[in-house]
Amino acid sequence: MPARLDRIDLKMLRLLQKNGRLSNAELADQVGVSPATCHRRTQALFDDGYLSGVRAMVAPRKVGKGTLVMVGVVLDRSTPESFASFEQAVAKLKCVLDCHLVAGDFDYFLKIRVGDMEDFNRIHGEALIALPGVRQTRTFFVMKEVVDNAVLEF
Amino acid sequence: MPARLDRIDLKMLRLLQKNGRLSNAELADQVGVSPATCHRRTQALFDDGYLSGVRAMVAPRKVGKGTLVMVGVVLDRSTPESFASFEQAVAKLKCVLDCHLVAGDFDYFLKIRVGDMEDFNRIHGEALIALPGVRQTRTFFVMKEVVDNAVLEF
DNA sequence: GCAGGCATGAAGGAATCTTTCGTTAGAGAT
DNA sequence: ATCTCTAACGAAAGATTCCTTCATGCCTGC
Repeated sequence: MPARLDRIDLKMLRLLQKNGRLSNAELADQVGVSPATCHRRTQALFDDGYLSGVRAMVAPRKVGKGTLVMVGVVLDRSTPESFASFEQAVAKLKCVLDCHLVAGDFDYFLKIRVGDMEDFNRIHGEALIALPGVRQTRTFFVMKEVVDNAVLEF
Repeated sequence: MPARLDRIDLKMLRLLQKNGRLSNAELADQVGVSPATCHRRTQALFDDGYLSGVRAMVAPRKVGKGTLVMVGVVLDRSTPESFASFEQAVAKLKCVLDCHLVAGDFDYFLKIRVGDMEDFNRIHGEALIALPGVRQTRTFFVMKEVVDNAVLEF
């Protein structure tokens, strides 16, 4: 396992991040190595965990998930058990894209995708406030997605 | 352009979202159509905007971006010009993964990836508070990423 | 100086992609 | 009901790509 990434590895990561459908031959050409070497390096990047997978990006609005909502959550108690049961339950909600334990006025921040406000209202009432240990939630409706899930720069 | 997606299209979208490296032959087999039809449908899904692209997922910690921060931003004035200039400027920051205009106590929510807290502190002082029209920011350091960038369910 | 280990590029069989072609199924009009 | 037209389908085949094997070269350490 390579202790460090050289210039070619970094270039490969950046290119594959921008276009995961890049063929091995094209990638090899763009980074300046032979297809065989490129293939071996790509496989190594996967095996060593630098690349965790490849995903097709589905347009949310095209599949009825055009509404984005950020939700801040405060729990009743700040015990490890309380955190654990909340995290276990929230991970099962299909609409939750992000769930992060944060330091500050909230315990957790959620990023949620739903069809519309009515859809969210239903989910909020049925699922979110029903999550274990939730004291209060604060909802921030997203009115405009300026940048969403940008490519990681490194 | 297909007004609606049938069962095969939906299955293709879900499979490609989970594994963007799926070969056309495998995908065709899993959804139960011929490779030729599968190829045509996949191309149509791209052409019609259902699939916006394919991305390799780079492990943030492996490339020195292991620290995640959520930042709430409040602007000085709530004028269209103020919003526009802020959005234009924030889109140029490489570390910003998400930037959403929200309704609530904040004007914008940012999701930012950096190397560590020191790195964030520098960026906060040099770039964030220097963005046009920023009155105040509230930083929420992420202590644990329970769910990050989950696959969209539909 | 020499052996060992590792990465590389060339080569080729196997698999895949992507187009073409003929057929079929369904909708709409006569 | 029948005809026509359109759209989508599967089979087939050439072109491309993948992925492995092999021999060479380079660097390191003894």
